[in-house]
Amino acid sequence: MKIASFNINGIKARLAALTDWLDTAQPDVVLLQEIKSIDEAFPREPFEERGYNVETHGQKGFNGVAILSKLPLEDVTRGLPGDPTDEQARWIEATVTGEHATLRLCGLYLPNGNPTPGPKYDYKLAWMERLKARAEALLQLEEPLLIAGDYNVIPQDEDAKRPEAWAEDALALPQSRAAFRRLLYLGLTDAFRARVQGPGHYTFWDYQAGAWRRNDGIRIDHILLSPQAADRLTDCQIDKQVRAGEKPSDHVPIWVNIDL
DNA sequence: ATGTCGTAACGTTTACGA
Repeated sequence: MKIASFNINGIKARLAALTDWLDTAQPDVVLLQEIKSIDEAFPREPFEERGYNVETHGQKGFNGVAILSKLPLEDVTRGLPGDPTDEQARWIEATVTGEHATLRLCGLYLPNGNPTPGPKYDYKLAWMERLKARAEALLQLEEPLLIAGDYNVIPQDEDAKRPEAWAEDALALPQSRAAFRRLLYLGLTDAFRARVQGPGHYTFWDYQAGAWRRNDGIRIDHILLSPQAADRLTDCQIDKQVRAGEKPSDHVPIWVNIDL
């Protein structure tokens, strides 16, 4: 089963780029971030035409996550537990069933956190604490689990072309990296790093300052797996070439193949 | 030094978030 994560930076602006990639990559499941749309305005038809079930969790203007799946989506839940006052649409869960196992999917758009210090960074760190609690609860089930999306965290210096440029940024500050490591310490595997080592692998290039042309990127979109999912991992790749397409998102898809 | 997008709205331009 091929499962991808893609921060599309606006579903309406990205319809052509997204459907082109779907037709080429043929993923079974896609976790989308930054749909920037309310649920009622999400263009479902292009995806339903291609055989995808669509579940959205959007809000007006910003944020928003969704799942496209060729398999039925069961037990869909919206919103990250732990703060009933949080109105930002950044978390969605669903279950898919393969031939040999079921998989719980979690799609996330983790807060950016800039500027630091300040309330936005406090919100990011608090959100990561809630994410850890949710991951902990799901890991206790000891079943295949995938938590993927735009984490807005550069895990290590090797995950940026110019780490010095990000040293004071919310995406790379020691507290952000420590919170990300605490997720891994729970027993989650960074799927990409289970398959590929070394620097030079990025999922985001800023629109500004010729970042793509200079390959000035960062690796911030991640797919984390429970032990039961990691045991079934057979591939993980970043579809870098998507960034060179027409009217691209500033992120590219990352995907895993899991033998379910 | 600057450079870009996508979205919303008191809209033909600005503000915000990234």
